[in-house]
Amino acid sequence: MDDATKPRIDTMEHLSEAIGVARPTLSRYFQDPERVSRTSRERIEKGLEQVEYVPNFFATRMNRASTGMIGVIIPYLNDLFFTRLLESIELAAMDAGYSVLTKCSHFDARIEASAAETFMSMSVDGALVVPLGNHSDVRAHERLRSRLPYVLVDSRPEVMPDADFVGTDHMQSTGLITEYLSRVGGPPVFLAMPRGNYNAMEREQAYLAKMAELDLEPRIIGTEQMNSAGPFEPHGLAVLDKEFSNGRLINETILCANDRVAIGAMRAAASHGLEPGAQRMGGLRIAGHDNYPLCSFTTPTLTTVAQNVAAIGEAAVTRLVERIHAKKAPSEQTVTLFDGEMKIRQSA
Amino acid sequence: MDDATKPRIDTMEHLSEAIGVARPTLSRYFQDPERVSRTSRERIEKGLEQVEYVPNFFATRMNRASTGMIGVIIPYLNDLFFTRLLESIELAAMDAGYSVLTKCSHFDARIEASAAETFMSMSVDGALVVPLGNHSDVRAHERLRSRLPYVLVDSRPEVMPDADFVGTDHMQSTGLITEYLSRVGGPPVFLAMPRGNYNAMEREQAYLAKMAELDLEPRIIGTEQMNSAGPFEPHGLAVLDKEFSNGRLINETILCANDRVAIGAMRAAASHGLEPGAQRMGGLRIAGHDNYPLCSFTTPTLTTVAQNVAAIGEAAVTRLVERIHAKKAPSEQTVTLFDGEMKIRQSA
DNA sequence: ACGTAGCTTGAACGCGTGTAAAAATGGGAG
DNA sequence: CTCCCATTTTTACACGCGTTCAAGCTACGT
Repeated sequence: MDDATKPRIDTMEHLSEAIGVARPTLSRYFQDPERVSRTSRERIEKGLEQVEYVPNFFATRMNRASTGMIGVIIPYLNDLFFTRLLESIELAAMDAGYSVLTKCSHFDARIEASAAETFMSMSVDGALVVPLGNHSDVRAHERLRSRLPYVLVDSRPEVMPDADFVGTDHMQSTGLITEYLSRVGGPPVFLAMPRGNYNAMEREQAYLAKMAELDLEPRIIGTEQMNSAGPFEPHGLAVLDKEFSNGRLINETILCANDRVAIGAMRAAASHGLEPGAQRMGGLRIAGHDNYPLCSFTTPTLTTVAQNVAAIGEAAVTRLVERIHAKKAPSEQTVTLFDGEMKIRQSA
Repeated sequence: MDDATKPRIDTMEHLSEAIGVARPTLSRYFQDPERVSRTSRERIEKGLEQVEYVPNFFATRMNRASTGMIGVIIPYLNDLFFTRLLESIELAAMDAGYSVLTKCSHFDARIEASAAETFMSMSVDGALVVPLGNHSDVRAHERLRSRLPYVLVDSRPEVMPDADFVGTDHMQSTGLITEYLSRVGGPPVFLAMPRGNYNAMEREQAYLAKMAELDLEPRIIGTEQMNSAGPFEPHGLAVLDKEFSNGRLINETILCANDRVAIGAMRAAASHGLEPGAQRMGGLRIAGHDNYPLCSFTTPTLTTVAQNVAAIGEAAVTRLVERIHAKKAPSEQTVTLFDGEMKIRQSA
């Protein structure tokens, strides 16, 4: 390789000697090539091809007002909902000229707190936070929030009611599918999910509210086995396997708290020889929430409500950038909720 | 909150004045509390509770030998295989005392190259790279590799034959399932996947090799529609839907290049009223590769070969850390391959 | 030839912390 | 009370680059 033989230069000082351009000029060039004259620019670019040089990230950020980075904290990565959210956040951030730093809390409040610490220590320009469930270290969040622009995403702790938030309107989305299920078949039973975050509770309450509105008798199952914050699919499978084994719920409509629970539920159904949605109206029916990317590939395909993930990520970044720019005047709280959209498929 | 009223201190200098301890002592304390006497430590800790102070990350890394960070580059995030890999990498790195920085290339070689640039600029102690497919910017990779400890993971470009690598032995894993399928039922047809990375080719070749060894006629399908590097599931669905619609492959054994393709394939089967694996031997059978987390929840459950993701992530970190510690003496190349393990389920 | 605008240059300081070396401090053993 | 060792303090420099400022250069128009 030609590159391997290029002399390596470690500082702008040496680079300036090597290509005969003053250091301040180089500094301006690296911040924005347009800030130097065309002749200088060409000279620098020609010079850079001859040597191996990369500006020192730490030194450059040290003395700058903005680091151009935003931090994102999410509970875990093993969920396609979060990965899609991250993707839309990252793309929106790139468009806005920011790079993103992602930290997972791995279900551990201490890791979450240390991620917040890291972000403060790196003076990121702002933070997007998907908080853990009840176990979150509220103090750490408050510190982060008091120090820099901060927007909550997806999951909203009731202990931070005055922070900016962007997410789905679960009252609407869960209400929508509850109503659909009630209208087209029997009144749905709600299969709760482990309390990984605050959405679990919100959806449960949205279900209760809608059932009350429709004057139907609500039934919630799966709340006993929820101690473990384990994966969702085994939870759905375990709960329904037990029910089906005892001959219960075999002809009911089951609304799962999310699609991953529903995928477990469908496995339980299949293993008992049941076919959700096989009878047009009536019989066993299963529905979920989120529009998990695999919903349209399951057997049967899964009826669900879609969260507008792309819009959520984009709005979160937009809001955060607003806050970053308006840092002086602490603006009013903004809560942005997106509607869910029915995705009617085979299972219900 | 009490925290909000704490006076905020921005530099160690001021902190040292505030709690009456010399700055170098504070510096040592923050690097390792054990490096100062017990009396100083208690004094500092008591002081820190009274004020709000976070050391400046950039300043601390400026003239330190090690930054304590390792960089990870992966093609994209919307795949549970990568998220599991990332998780095991992150946990192993934490154990080894490193923090990880993840960058996604989003299928774009320029983003991948700029991620490499960022890592060099941040002087990460080492880099773990899952390269993009043929489109990767080899020069960028070579630059990164010549600058710092570098280990390839999961996908191995033939253009970098002398770099460290950790991944699955596809010859073994794909051979294993090919043999199983041939033994228990008819000789498998191979459903190729979009060439997102080099594993696509490796598995295809492993299939061909094993079929030759077994003296069976190989058949590969799905190679025409592979122009788009789109998601795997729609690819599997489209290819098989077309075949089934024409009455072909209805009684064949189909080995999919990975589980996501297989999930698409199973959808195609279901939509044509076919039940993979329903007849014990013979009839339509579908198998995959990877042991994607959802394999045991599909209908029917999916027979596959498991990649030892946890071991791969751990070994990659271990190897990288070795290289970091032995930086002076550029050690020999190490290639670590893990075996796949059969997961026999319902579909084949 | 002269003045002016637009860049670049050189020099110097600052960012917040690591680190080294010398001087000072404190506590315990004799 | 003195001496010694372990820490801490003081002091100073280093890290690589952002930024400012006055001085120098170039090209242009007249």
